[in-house]
Amino acid sequence: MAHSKITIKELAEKMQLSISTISRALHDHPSIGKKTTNEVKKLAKKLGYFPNSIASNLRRNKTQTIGVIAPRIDIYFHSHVISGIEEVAYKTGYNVTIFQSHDSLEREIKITQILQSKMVDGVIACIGLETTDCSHFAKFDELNVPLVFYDRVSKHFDVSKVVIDDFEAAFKATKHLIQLGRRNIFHIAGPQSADIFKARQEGYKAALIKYNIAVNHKMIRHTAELSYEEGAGCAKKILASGMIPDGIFCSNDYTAIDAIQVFKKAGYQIPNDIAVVGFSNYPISKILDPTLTTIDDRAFEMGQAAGKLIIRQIEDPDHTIATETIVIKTNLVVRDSTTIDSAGA
Amino acid sequence: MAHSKITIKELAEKMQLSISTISRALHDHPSIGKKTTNEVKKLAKKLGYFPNSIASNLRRNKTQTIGVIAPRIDIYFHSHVISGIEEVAYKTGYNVTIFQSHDSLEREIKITQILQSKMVDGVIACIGLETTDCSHFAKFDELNVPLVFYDRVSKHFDVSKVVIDDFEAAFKATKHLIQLGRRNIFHIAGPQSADIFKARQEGYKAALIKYNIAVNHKMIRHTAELSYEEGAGCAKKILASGMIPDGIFCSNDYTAIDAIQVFKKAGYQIPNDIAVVGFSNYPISKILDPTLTTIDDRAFEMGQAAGKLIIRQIEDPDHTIATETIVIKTNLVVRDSTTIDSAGA
DNA sequence: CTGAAAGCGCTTACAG
DNA sequence: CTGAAAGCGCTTACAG
Repeated sequence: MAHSKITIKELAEKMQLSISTISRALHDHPSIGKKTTNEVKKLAKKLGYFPNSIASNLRRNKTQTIGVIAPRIDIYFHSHVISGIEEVAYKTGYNVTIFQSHDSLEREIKITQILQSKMVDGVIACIGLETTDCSHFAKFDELNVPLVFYDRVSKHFDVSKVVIDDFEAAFKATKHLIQLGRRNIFHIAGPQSADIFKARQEGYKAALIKYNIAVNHKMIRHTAELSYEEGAGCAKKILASGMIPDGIFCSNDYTAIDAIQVFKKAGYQIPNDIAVVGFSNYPISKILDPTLTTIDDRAFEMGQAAGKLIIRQIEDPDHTIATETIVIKTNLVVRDSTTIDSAGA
Repeated sequence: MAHSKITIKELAEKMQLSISTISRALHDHPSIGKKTTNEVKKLAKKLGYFPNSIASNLRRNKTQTIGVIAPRIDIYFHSHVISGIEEVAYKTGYNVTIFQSHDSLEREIKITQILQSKMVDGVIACIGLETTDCSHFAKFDELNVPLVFYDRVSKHFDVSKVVIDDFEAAFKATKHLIQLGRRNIFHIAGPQSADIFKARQEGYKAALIKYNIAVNHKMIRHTAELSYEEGAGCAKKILASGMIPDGIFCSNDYTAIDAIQVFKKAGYQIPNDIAVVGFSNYPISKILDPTLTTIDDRAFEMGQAAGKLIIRQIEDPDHTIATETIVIKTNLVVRDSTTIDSAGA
């Protein structure tokens, strides 16, 4: 054990200086002479000194660390958001420490406790599917730890947020199908306990209504987690029902992708028979045959925005910044799954 | 600033006890009476006390944290390994803090420095593509911080490792194509600077040789990072060359997937004209048409093994455990991309 | 069963 | 320009 680390105490002894001077020299404190500063740094380098940031954190009551809570990092959206956070964080001298809730409320609560006791400087979180009550996040406010939610947020919890306009994005996606001339548009929806999936469903409905198409609840199918398997399952049920739509708006790319496979195998042409729009713009969506029309949810930008926001709040000396909601612009990426050969109108 | 946290000092004052007693009670120290222990815990809970783990870390010289360095977490393989690590870690009371090197040596070096100064209890790392010299990892040994490499490892660096047998897996994959009756087998290879991709190429060659098929270097194509785009690029070059293989072994799933798309569009049937085997068993591989035969690289198990290994080393009081190499068994998952309709032999 | 005291490695007002 | 000293919140031998 005994991490045999060099400490400033040893540097002080070796240089016949006080630890105060060493500490200041290492931080380029202006009151220390150029010469002393350089000599201290040289020796530190030579002996392989690294500051013990645990000690510094304790003393300064600051960890220079941002905690991130994501439902799961093996979902591309989240790892992409995290990359955006990291990019901003590293540039500004912050580290990022990542936790997965696995969409479990119990785990999410535990993580908030860990983060509280680890004294991160700020927390960026996307709440899990089981989470309806956010009271376990209230503690951060008491501790003056800034908090930013991203993507899945709670309406009833006053905190800074970085989101997309799910309603508008879904409206746009559905409108696109309508403008292709489609009238029988199905929706594969996410769990309605999550506001984002509810908003997407509302956007879908609103577009239909706007264009005088009756909303038919039999043409909406809810899934538990928008998995590949559920996408295929929905498609099979659609086929079995005999009511074949001419368009489908899916609440994510996974369900869209697997639904397309099922329809293709059943002999339907995509997009001529059934046009499909996904949601998220995962890398695979431009690889598939046909390539998938989808909403680009700007995950990376979302991460950047969340990172900038949390750092601004952390570095606001009196924590007086009001909570703020940033809405990231999405856009519809039109690809082959909605590009009709015989140019529709 | 001023995280307005309750400390054991305040608990001590409120209870008219010493901080020693409070500390012991909170940790169920046997020498403290049941009654006192319970009362302390009750008050702690009531006041919302959380231990300041930074202080405890400093005092105990232990952070209860495992640092993970991955090239990127938006690659499914890595996020899956991390999930395996986390599962083991959480069960044992460790936290996991994740860093991405983005395959940059500079960033990897910086991360090792951060981890050294943050005093993690152990480090699990997958070295980046630029990394040939591992000397920046040597410091961990000096600091008595256990280190485990996973997947991409350095032969010349004596450290515990969790790997798969890439040679054997590639051999198995290639042999499978040969047993289908294929003789013109192409290989889309990864960068040969990485030992794992070199080993896969060697396994491919060895299988050919074993079955008396001449190795033709024109039938091996190297990529920089095995991206989708490179898979498509290779496929297009193959088409342009006119030398159409009857089988392809790809060093990962991404290249296999996009190559298949290109061949299909050019009118070739998969697997009848060209049988394809990938490597990694990504979730998408069982969704595509055709579903992809691939090597399951057991990423989750790899993470579990790495987690168990690092914890064993951390908790070995004298750090006397010898370095160890664990080889995780892979298996070939046979799917449609190598299932010939007219039953081959 | 409980407490006083030292100390983890650092930072930073205060004094000179 | 430099140093002595206090203290961040905790743990743990030592003493009783």
